[in-house]
Amino acid sequence: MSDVAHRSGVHQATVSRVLNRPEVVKTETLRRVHKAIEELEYAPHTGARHLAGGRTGVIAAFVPDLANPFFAALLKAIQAAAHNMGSRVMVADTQFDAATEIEIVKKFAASVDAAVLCSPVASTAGLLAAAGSTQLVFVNRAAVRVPSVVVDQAEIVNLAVDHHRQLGHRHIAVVTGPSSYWSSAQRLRAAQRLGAVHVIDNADPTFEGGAKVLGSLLDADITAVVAFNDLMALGILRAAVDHGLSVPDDLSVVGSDNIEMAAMSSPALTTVAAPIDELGQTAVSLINWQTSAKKSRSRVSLPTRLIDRNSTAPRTQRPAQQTRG
Amino acid sequence: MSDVAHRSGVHQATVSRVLNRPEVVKTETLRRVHKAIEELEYAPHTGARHLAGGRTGVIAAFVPDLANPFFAALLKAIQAAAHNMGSRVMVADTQFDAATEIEIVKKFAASVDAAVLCSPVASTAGLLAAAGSTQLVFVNRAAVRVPSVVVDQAEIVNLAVDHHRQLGHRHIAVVTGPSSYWSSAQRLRAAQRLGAVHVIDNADPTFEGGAKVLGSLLDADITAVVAFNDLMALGILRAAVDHGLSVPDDLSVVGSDNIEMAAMSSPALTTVAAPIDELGQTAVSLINWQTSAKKSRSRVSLPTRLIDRNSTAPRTQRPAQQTRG
DNA sequence: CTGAAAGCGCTAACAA
DNA sequence: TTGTTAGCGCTTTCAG
Repeated sequence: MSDVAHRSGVHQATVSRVLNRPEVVKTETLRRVHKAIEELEYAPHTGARHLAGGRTGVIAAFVPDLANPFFAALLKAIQAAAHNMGSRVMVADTQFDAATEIEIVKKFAASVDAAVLCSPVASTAGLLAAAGSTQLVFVNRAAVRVPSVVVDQAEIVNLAVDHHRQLGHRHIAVVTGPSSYWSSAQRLRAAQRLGAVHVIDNADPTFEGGAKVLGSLLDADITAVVAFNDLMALGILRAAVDHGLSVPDDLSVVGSDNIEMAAMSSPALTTVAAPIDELGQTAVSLINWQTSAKKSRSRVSLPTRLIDRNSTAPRTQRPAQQTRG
Repeated sequence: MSDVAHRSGVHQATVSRVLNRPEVVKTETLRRVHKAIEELEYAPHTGARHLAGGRTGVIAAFVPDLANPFFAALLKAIQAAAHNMGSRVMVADTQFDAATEIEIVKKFAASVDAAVLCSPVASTAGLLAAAGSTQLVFVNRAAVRVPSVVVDQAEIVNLAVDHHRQLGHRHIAVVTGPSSYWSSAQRLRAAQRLGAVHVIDNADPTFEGGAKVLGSLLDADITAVVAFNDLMALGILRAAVDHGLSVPDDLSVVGSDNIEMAAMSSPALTTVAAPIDELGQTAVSLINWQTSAKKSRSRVSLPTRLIDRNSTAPRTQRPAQQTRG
């Protein structure tokens, strides 16, 4: 940095200002310094900057499972958004475990500017305590004291159930994930508010979990099901086919998330798409980059849309109103 | 740190030694210092440590595409291995692009202890130059000047082609990915060495790419194909089904990577499994943690195995020797 | 608007 | 085996 200072004929402190608060530097000086920076290919030392109290230029992204395609896509979006803001991102896997979440937040908090927690399960108080003065942002879980982006879970349930009803289905089930998830609770409430739908809660939100749910579906004479996510939907779909059922004729399945795999299965999976890229971008934008800036809206709910890849009326009954063949 | 020093009645420098070179400190002192560390819940400041020339405790992991399930799984493995070594990991997406790779390596190099590059496409020289004094490790690409872990590509081709031949297939195609990939070149050579197999090179290694390949397959009267990876295999499989073919009766498909999705498709996909966790672990273990340590073996090749989920002989011909129904 | 000077918390010679 | 002493490269008051 002092090299740059010499070359542009200013004091080292001025170079620092050019980098951190360009608005207080005369335009002419700004130009000269920038020129020197370029000629010398100077790049600030992140460790020193951190030590002296500045930004680290790093944000943390914590996801329950990196191998889960939904979270992989989310991480990709977060990474891209952070890159645009000039930040690097550190990742860690929390394994859907509250204790691990706390431990990891503690471990990373001191060395990052902010942490984005995706679908956290630990208590807000515990997380906040572990974070100390490091900023937190939640994705897919609402909280009063932490800025958050969520996907409207009630809308997911409504869209999916409506879809089924319009096709003429009358025996519809909504399956939720583990009760520790915020989204499970939301879906449960939405389903109950809707009435006249069968609810299966606390299911394992995986491919295998989906397969395990089929029995209960059959027992309850269900003709249409709203799965907790695409992985589970695919599991249900596969188990149904293995069981000799025809999908969607005997059992209509709607997933959620619109992971790539949903379009690849056959039959392709109808799903309620979450705007994953937007989720990631919003999460990053919720970070208070200027320590003292007024908080931006700290609670964003993103809309979803249904992607219909595969629709039929229930077998024994013609639909009252059919949207498409 | 000086608090800890006071509390344990030693000099601050000794605390530093306890943390960095415990072997030169008297056991009794070690104990006292550790006790103080715990009581004070002291945690070293990573920025300061970095500034003073020590480890950063961070490694970088660069993958072509975070949303690709193979790389997501690989990243998960790398993250887990790094976590075990007490390191955190920074990620970035290189988008299979040489220029982006160089740019990202430049951006991260100064702030990490080492960088693990997965399936890099940029030149070794360029990468090395961008990395400066930062250590590099390659995954899925061999290089003379850079420690690397690879999956044995020739073995993949051999296993898959053998599998098809044993089932009685005689019109076998091997499809490779973009020619900029090290693995594509390896597979090409392996296929040529094998002889009597049809080669389709430089295909798009995605689901859509697989679909596009079907035409060439049909034109060449192929009954069995070895795809570049599972995504492509799934694409071929799907296109074949859409085209009215029966899989595997009309067209037998083998993929590679054994991503989760391979087991979920129907029919399930036979694939050559790469030991992803081991890949990640090995990559991390290849990092020279002690600056001056003698290099460990710097070129590791990992074996693969075929996972048979779905086999049949070609339609018009009974197999000479059939391994299973 | 810019220069001067004081650390941030740690590692690494060097001395004892 | 431990204490002493310099910085590492930057941000930030405080003057001017």
